[in-house]
Amino acid sequence: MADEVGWERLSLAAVAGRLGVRLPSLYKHIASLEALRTEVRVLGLQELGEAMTAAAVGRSGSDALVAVADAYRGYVLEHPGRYAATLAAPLGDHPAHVQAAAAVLRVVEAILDGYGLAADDTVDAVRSLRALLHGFVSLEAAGGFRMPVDVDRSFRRLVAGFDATLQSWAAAATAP
Amino acid sequence: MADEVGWERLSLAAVAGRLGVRLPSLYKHIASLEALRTEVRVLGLQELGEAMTAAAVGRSGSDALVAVADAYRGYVLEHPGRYAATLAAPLGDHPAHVQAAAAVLRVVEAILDGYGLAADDTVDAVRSLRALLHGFVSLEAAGGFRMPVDVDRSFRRLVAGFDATLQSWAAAATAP
DNA sequence: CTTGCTTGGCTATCTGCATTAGCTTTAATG
DNA sequence: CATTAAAGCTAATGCAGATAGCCAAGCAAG
Repeated sequence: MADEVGWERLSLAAVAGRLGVRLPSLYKHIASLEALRTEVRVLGLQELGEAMTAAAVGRSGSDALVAVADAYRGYVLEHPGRYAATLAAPLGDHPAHVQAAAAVLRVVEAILDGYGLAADDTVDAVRSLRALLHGFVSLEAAGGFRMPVDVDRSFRRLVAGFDATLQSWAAAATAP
Repeated sequence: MADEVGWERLSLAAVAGRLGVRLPSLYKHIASLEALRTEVRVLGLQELGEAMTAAAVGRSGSDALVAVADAYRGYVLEHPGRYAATLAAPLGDHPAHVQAAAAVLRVVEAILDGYGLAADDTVDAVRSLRALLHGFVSLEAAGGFRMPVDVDRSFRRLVAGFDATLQSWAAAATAP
């Protein structure tokens, strides 16, 4: 439902209607709207992590970067509501949430490891990659790319450019 | 108020309370909550455009890119609610909204012009830059960068990397 | 069989917010 | 001084979330 009506418009009334049940009946299964939202948040983060992990296995370096970027974008385009959910709250409470977030971070770090970056560079690279992926994909999902120009191509070039940046960082690290 | 309580939590009840007035009295000044939100959206986009334009005057190339990127990030950190508002709806209706969005696009295109990109590259570059800026800044505003590492530095390096990417695109365009 | 418990629905009710209708006050204008 | 527009108010409606408490179906144990 989050994917269909949008994360912000997810309501218990709509869920109850969809299930052919009165609204209060839902409270036999969930504690509150906020609790339901938290579950969707966790689900989204877990699925996103799984998609990224699956894309990364058996690849390394630029290959892995491109594959994971595509998997990330693919998940968001397929499940925009669930993805929006993953960003809605700064975790901290739910253990499964924290765990799922750590899994995503692990994949990203594994990819970047393949570039042989200096320790100082890794955090910057993680932040940059997250920013890149999240920015592109959320603008795309929000309908921000109106020009009649191939969006796939723009994404590919953005990722390729970042790949080049990572390689230049790595080169600077090995031969300072 | 959007900046203080968050864009999602902006409510007429809160506005009325802040103004020391009963809720229905607001309808003498606005048509609805949605109308108020639209005004905040337009305001945010206008202010963002002004900040970017101001940063761009008198600069070009990498200088302009860095200055505008800093202005963008600065505006969002100062006015997170207003910035979130600018992204909430895909314009289309309000003329001032469309105009403000065009102004932002103009600044970005002016900067990229300075790099001497091929026509084909411009759209990709605009999209990439928007993705970069929006992604970094919205993750930062959402509290996504928890590591105890200088966020300013990460942002500077991300922008510098993109600057290098643009230069490589330009080089490929002039000498194919 | 029957007693009794769990499950999962229900109605009724309360709260908070957006909205509309209609009244009143204030102050500027003629 | 009368009129009128601006801007407040109360009252009432509708909807969403939440809570309390009731009820029927299914099933286990006696």
